[in-house]
Amino acid sequence: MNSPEYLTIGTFAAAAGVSVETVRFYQHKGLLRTPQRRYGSIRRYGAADVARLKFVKAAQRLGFSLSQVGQLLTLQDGTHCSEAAELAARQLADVRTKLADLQRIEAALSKLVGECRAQRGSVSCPLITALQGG
Amino acid sequence: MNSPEYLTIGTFAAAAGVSVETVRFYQHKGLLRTPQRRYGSIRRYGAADVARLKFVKAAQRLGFSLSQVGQLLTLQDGTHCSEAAELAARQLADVRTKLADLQRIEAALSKLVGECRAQRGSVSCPLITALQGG
DNA sequence: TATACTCCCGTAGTGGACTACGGAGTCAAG
DNA sequence: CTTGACTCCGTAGTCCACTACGGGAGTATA
Repeated sequence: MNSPEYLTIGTFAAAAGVSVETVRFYQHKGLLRTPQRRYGSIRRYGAADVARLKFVKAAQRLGFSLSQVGQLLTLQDGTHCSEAAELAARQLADVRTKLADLQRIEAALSKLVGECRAQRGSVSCPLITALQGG
Repeated sequence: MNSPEYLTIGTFAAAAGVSVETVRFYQHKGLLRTPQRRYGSIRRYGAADVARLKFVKAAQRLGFSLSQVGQLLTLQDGTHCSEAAELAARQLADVRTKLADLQRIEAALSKLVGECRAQRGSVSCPLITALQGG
């Protein structure tokens, strides 16, 4: 590709839908490169940078942490499918655990809210009673 | 009840399954009282304190934040069922939003992991390709 | 050229729920 | 009466992903 580097940090950030601060933060974390300065003293970014930043955001949307995203970036050439898949499988297991927790919470909470609605005017509150270990 | 206050902070914390630091943290946040010192200069805790601390932990298990727990504690006498139910309903809505997000993530991730498993030995990695916007 | 917008860079703050540390003081057992 | 565990208390650090700030330099527009 060898894309011409024409974007300033502001337009670069906007192109990927993040803020300038976020770009700098990712650079500091090592997720994005910090290009050399050319033309005066302003750094320029190209299409490859935009792609990389969008990759980061896409991975985040799948729930990967920034450190996991860092690992995925090193596997980006596509020749390490089994490593990438393993990472994703671990992440999937994590997600399923959280999902199960949340489902348990949802069930308990919706039951209690329902009971409270039915209980109008009664002496005790089902929710409070449940929290008191009743 | 007027329970005799016989527990030191260590036994009190243990009785509710939390650490001493956590008790102090909750006191600092106003979720738990800090009893007066008697017998020399060590504070003592009673059964009512244990019940309150267990209430906090039970509410947390339903996903309430500590500030929400604080509100619930003020409604603890059971005569404010509608307020408590409203709080819980808002929490339930939150939980359902997170649940939907997580389900979307779970679906996407398990699809990709499955594709990677099927793809063994192939040129490109479905996971990486997907993250690249392919 | 004047003005106003960006960029550069480092440091510090946010929020949530703790956890760790350090140097007293206190208490029960041996 | 000494040892050692426990308590007191405040402050600081942790994790995560940012967000904010500030002051000086570079650049684009009128």
